[in-house]
Amino acid sequence: MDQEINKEQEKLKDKEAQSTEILAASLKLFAEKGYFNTSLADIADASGVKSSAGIYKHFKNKQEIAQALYTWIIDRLNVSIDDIRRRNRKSSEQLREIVDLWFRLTDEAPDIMQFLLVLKVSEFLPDEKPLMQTAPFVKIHKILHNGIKNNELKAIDSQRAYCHFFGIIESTLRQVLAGDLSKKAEYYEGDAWLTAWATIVKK
Amino acid sequence: MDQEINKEQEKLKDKEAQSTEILAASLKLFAEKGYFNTSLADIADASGVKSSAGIYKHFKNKQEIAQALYTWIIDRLNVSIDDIRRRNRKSSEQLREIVDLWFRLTDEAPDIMQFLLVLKVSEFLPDEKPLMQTAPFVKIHKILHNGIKNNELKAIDSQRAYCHFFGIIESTLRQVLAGDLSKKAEYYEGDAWLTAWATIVKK
DNA sequence: GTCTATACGCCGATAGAC
DNA sequence: GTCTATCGGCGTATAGAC
Repeated sequence: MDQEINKEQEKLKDKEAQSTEILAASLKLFAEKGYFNTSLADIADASGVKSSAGIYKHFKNKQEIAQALYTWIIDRLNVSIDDIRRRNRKSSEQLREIVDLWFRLTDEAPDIMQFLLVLKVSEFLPDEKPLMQTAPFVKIHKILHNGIKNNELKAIDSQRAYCHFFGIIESTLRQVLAGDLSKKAEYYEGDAWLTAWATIVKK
Repeated sequence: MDQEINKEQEKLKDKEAQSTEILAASLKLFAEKGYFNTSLADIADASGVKSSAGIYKHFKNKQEIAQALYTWIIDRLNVSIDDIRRRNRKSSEQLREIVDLWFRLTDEAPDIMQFLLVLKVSEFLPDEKPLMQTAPFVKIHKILHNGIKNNELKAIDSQRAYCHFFGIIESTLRQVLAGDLSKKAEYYEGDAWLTAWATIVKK
């Protein structure tokens, strides 16, 4: 009987492993070619599923795959942001760590960053919250807001602070992702941080 | 005979006027819903062409419409940039005018700016040059490069100068286009310019 | 030469066979 | 319960009627 249970668990594990495969393959393909240029056949091929029909064992349709990816990425960011806020008090430290996370993700998981910075999610997930209204980004605004309130940052609204600070960071990362900047993101991090920080710090 | 010629010319004009209608409608729809969510039927409806078949009198396929739009926008920018470079000597003046153009376009022709800043052109025009390699953007890099050479700007590479300077500008405009910043672009221009300029000016 | 009617291909989705 | 074979719909593109 124990064996039966183990068998069951293994099957479940296999099934979940395959779902993960499908998500991983989809992430890669969406990042490379975009959502609409990626067919279920492409995803099946890339994830080792025999045919496009096999996908439907795991997801009810193509959009649900994108949804699962989106919420997975957002949740992951959210956890990281919570962790960063817990471990650091000052806005400067929190922002420094967020920047570090952004640059590390760009080098280590460029597909995720492509999803966040380049893909236009609302085109294929019209019912999902826009990125800027999701939990992690709301929290980033909160960090900026707090920094402004306690005089660590310049007295501007947090929206504009976001544009100035993250404009520089995101623009740099977009160009790395596009190959317009040839070195790894890491190479540009220090410079980008210093410049971005200077735009919002209270002097 | 003169009348005949006039008739011919009028016909041509009508035909060209309708092509323009199609392009205008396409620009609007692509900016709103994206290229893949826009069908030829949508374009026909929005441009007063009776049916999707009528489009083929003017363009050989959907992609050619997008191509025509893209080159039209790039050409228009190119002319403006040339004009700006002709009328101004200093990098600071040239950049100031480019920023002004960017902000004015965002308020007056948001669809064009959406096309430039938000749409991922390579997804539906895989054979076109990426934006950063088109004439107007190469010229912008030249402006930055010159500014660095003659010590008006900080001694960094023009790629990074672009990210820092235009990162702020473009991020602000993206948020205006998305509705995350509630006022007209114009409202944010002065602040964005000052902050962006401070990131690259030699102090 | 213009529009209607239709063909064709692709892809997402299903149903039925093994 | 897994895969193959197929369906149906949409959207691009054409061909034929007027």
